[in-house]
Amino acid sequence: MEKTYGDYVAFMKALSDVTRVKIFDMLASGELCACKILEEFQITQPTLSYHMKILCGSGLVNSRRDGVWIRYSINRSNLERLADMFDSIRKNTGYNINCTKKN
Amino acid sequence: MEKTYGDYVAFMKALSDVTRVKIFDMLASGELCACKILEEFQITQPTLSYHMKILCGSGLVNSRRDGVWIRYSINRSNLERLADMFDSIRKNTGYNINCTKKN
DNA sequence: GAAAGATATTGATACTTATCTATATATGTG
DNA sequence: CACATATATAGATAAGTATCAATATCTTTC
Repeated sequence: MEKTYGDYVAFMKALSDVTRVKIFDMLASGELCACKILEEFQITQPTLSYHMKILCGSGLVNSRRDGVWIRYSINRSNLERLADMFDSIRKNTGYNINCTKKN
Repeated sequence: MEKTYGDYVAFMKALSDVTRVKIFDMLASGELCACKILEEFQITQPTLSYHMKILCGSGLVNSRRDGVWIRYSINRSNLERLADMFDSIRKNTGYNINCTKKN
């Protein structure tokens, strides 16, 4: 049975851009609306909208409409999955399968 | 003082590709030479070389020459940094700074 | 030092991404 | 319902990425 990496790649892709990592880090402090996030960057509103779509599409960020505003927050369960993945790699002892001269 | 996200973005970028995530996961089990890694993929040798360069360049993977072979392994300290970052976000309680009708 | 094997580099190319301007859609208020 | 504000979508574009074939470099062995 082949491992599935798709979700993790989506998580990483979502965070493989400075703007999006910063947004994710901002959301770590709690829910924020798009307008508040936009204030912190030198990008246009459509560009922010594009980034938020990628963050939400990855599953790492949630969004909900609240009147005129869209409020974004971190998706805790997917953050857990991602953090757990790194923790499990971190905990691996590591044995070696290397080439030998007989290869 | 502005936070620096550069390293984290490099880590994420390195892992934002299925091939590279798989390689990273393989390395979690221990050091491997390029030829062993190549066996697991349907890509050419130059393409693997390209991916290894990105993984090493990010700081997540180490390489050392051993005779004819290059042996790759996970850079534990940078993995720690990455894992710690997610753990600290995970541990954040999260308070909200949102738009109000007065905005 | 020539041959063989492992890995890296180069150059080309199709695909993807981040960004913008312009415009559309959605929501609340008078 | 018209207007103002918040967010999204469309279309264009410049820059970046993954891949390959061909070739170069490095290391060991004979």
